[in-house]
Amino acid sequence: MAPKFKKYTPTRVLYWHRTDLRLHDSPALHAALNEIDDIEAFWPIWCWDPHYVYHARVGPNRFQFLIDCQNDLSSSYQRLNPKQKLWVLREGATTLLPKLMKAWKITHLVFEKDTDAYAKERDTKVVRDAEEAGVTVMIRNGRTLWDSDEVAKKNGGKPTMSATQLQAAGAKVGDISRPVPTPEKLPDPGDADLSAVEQERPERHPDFNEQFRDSEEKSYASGLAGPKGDYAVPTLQELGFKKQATSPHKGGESVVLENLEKMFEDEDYIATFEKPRTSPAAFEPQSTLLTSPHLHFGSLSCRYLYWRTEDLIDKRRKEKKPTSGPPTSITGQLLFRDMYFAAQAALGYSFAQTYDNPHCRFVPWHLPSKVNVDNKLISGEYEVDDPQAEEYFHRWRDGKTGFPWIDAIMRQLRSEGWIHHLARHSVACFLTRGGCYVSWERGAEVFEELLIDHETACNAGNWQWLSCTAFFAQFYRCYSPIAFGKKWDPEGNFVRRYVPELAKLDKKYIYEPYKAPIADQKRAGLLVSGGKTEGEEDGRHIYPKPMFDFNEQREICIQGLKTAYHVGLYGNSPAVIDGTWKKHFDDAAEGPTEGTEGGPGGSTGWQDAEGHEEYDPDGNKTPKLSREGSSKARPKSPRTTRAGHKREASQSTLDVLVQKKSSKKS
DNA sequence: CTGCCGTTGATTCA
DNA sequence: TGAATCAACGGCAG
Repeated sequence: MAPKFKKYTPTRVLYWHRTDLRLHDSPALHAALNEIDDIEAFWPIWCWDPHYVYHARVGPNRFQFLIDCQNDLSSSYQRLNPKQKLWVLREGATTLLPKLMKAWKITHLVFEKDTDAYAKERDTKVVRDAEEAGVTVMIRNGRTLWDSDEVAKKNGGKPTMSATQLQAAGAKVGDISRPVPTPEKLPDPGDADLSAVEQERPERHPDFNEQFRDSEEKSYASGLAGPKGDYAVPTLQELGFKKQATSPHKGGESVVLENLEKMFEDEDYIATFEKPRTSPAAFEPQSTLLTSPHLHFGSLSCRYLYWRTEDLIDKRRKEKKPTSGPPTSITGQLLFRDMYFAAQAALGYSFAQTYDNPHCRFVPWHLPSKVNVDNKLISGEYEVDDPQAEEYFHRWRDGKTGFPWIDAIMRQLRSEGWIHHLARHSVACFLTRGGCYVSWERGAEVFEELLIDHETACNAGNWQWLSCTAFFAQFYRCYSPIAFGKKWDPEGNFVRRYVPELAKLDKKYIYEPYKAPIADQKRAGLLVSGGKTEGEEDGRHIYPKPMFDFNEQREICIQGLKTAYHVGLYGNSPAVIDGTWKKHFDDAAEGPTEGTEGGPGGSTGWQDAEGHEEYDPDGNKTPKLSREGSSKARPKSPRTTRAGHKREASQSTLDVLVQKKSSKKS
């Protein structure tokens, strides 16, 4: 056979890092290094997107985690080729890349596919500009087990709403890819001359992260290549942050791979892992792998984790040793992650909100979403001004609810940027359908700011799940802020750790400090206060009484959800879009009322420190009405709270609907 | 249509 | 420790 002569056509490659701060199992990086011939110049770059710096909620802990990941990756590149690094540029890709591709004579642009709604828009523009400039664009899936767009397509273009659907659609897409090899060498960069590249000034407003900064963000001002002109990874200070990160969790591919190595030594733990059996109260060490932030930044490949786990389980099956499987196993967790990504890919922006989301139920929360301030969802007839619900929300956010289990979790979230999955369930249920009756979108915003592993698809999906607005519907299954904590941590060590003012309290009262007799409170250096939520008095640490009677709120929430389910509006219902949804709830409340429930009735067991029952001195003596037994609707009395606030009459329609589907049928 | 299941509730009772 | 109950949703298989 005659030798084939190949023409030498030098190529110059930009490898654009976004969701993939790693070298291992990166299909896009592998393609860039193996599918492009005659590479003359190669730059792995990061573009600091003003969207991320200003227009997304990113607290110091997540910023630091990202910076850690970037530094780790940059070092890895340097080890492969001392002339290399992660080239960090201070401008958004949509404006920078066209200029950069021209100045550096780029022939190939390569990146990992990102199906987030914002990223899709951004990438569409970048790809169009690149192709117009004659640059070859290569995109590879690497962030999820399957390409989320493909999964959505195989699911009929509809969002995957259950693990079954995801698995069925995924199977149609094909097998989950095996990891690709880690690169062992890297071409040199070319001459990185920016003299011809004029920098775009970023649009800074609104700056969601202003609260964290004590000075102007200095990264953009320092020029495209940073203060030293060396394309270095920025520091938190350079970004203007006053606060240092407080999270003990460190970012970086080498960190997570080393951690995994150690965790996989315990084969029993990995192979029999069942998420619902891991403790939300465990700390140092936590009960789970802590891979979520690494999956978010791409310092860990989900396929690498998937196949390492799957291979180990195969081996154990052959050895006839116990194993776990989806949905509770480690691989099951990754399948749920893909489910949320595919659902988001199908719905776009509306996935992360109620408004215009065809799969998210509409619930008239006492504190609605702030998102969409310009449309009628909340500006129409919605009673935005509910100071009590707003207070509940703030106290939840700040870890001062008076429920130690909730407060401990929220304080761990703020200081460490990570909380266990079941802890997320507990506080999310509490904020929404199982306590405060506040919109899940408010909670999601707090998580977005504080979590180091915040992933829009997973966060929005899980909040919808927990608020019973999508994915999950059993709203009568409600997490108790007392019983759930007790179940996992009867000693109260988790609470003692994160709510130090309760550290010395007897375990008998650790989840309900207001029940502790004065003498016990004094011994613990504690003052449970009905007024103040923090501070000290007579040398005793103040901890607040519960901000509401949980059982009473729980009933209000369940009735509210029942009503919302009956009314049956979704985020894209005309009445939600045009702001006339309230009429539907009023009509429902006036409808036929036979076959109804009585009020919650009975004692809630609420006691003050002296042991008096406050709400019903006789205990639960109100006879519970059976479904068949009551023939008349009993209008629910207006809500009264410990603080003595009375709900306005107009609100009461939101509280109750006493019509059952069964009665409608008959 | 029925019946069962759905990653992760709480309480009571045997 | 496990099962039944509470009051009862929606997806899915049959």
